[in-house]
Parts: sequence; C-alpha cells; structure tokens
Amino acid sequence: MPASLQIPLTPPQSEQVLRRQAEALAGYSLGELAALAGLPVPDDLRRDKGWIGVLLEMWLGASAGSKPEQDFAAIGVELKTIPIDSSGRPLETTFVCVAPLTGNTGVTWESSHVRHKLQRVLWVPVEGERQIPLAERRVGAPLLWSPSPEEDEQLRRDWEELMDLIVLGQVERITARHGEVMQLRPKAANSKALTEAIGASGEPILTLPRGFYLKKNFTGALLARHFFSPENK
DNA sequence: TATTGATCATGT
DNA sequence: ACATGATCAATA
Repeated sequence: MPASLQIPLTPPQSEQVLRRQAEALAGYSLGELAALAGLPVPDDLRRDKGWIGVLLEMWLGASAGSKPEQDFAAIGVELKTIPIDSSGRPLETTFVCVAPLTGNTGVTWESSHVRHKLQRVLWVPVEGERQIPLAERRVGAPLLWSPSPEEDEQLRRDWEELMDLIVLGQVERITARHGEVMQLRPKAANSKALTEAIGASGEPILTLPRGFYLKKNFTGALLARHFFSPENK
C-alpha cells in the first residue's frame, strides 16, 4: 500500500477532489482500508449493516455520520455505497429517505425530499457477495451521477403514484411491487415501531414507518450505462 | 433463488 | 421517534 493514500483531514471542497479520492480507493480491499483507518473488521454485516458505508465516509472525508444533511454538504453531494455481484449488478435495493406519511398537502415532485437527495450522488460499488469474506471485498470505480431527464421522469412517476396512495389513506395497501424503479418498504427498527399516517377514511392511524428505495433495475442500469458507455458520463 | 417485508447499530 | 448507514432472511 502506498503511503500516499490518506484519510482526508477536511471535507472535499470540490467534486474534482472528491472524485480523485474515490478513484484512489478503487481496487483496495475493505480489510486494507479498515487497517489503515485503525478500525476492526466485523465477522459479517449482520449486526453492522452500515459498516461499509461508514468506512467509505471516513475515507472520503464525509462531513459527519448521522447528521440530517448531505454527506458532502459543502458541494451538495450524497454518498451511496452499493453492493454488487461479479458482473457489476446490484445485490440490494438502495435506501433513499423516509416517506412522509402526513402533512403532504402541496408537496410536489420538484420539492420532494427524494428528488433533493438524488440530485447529485457519488456511487461507490463494493463487492458484496457473501461468499467473499468481508475483509477481502474490494472497492470498485466510483461514479458521480445526476438523474438524466428520463431517469427523473421515471422517478417522478413512481413518486407521484406512491404519494397519491399515501395521501388517499391507502398506505397500508402499498407493497414493494408498486413502482417501476422506486418502491416503498418498511424502514424501522422492527415491526413494532409505529408512526402516524392517514387512514382509509381520512382518520389518523398508526403504521410502520416507510422508506423510498431504488430498485435494482434502476441502479443496475445507471451503473451499466456508465461502465459500458463511458461516453455518457 | 429473487424479492418483499423485517431488521440491526448508532446518534440526535 | 426519526435521522444516519444499510443488509438480513423468510417466503413466494
């Protein structure tokens, strides 16, 4: 390992600096990056589901772990690590943000939390197959991405469909099958965590907190477009 | 075996 | 309870 690889002391102040650091990490294993950072590698992710994300945040100089703002607030960029298989296809959906179940009068796609979150994303693929020991999984080449007009339109359609159902008191009839590229699924500590929502007759009800997730077809396509057609980047 | 619904850790 | 970071694992 060259001594040139270092954890940033301050957050990146430009996309170029961020991109270069992300590119410098490509090819390293999680074990190497953890050792250089002085972090222990868990045996598996069962009780450390966010470990890879936190490790990459450190290496990229993200502002802070659990603040409700973009990872790179100064330059308006969100970081997403994404587990991929040996063909570069996503192994998991990607969490975007929690869905607002009340107080949605007047909210539009343009003003939505989803659209804001996805305005600019640094995707960092990481080998994610469970047969590969965690420490041996390697970081892939990064992609700085913004939604194309077509992608924005796909997301808008799904967002509007899902939000319509939420506003109309149908949240408990929504399943993960709704949405072509973005879905709504539980996002909670467990199935006993409840939050307020609108019932079928407009009355307040308690239901599971939900989150918006990008489906694998969507993230798979945007990664593929980049890696098979680099002229599009 | 791919997907949906459930879950884990930590900090505010 | 909700935000951050996501993956697990039962089941269709």
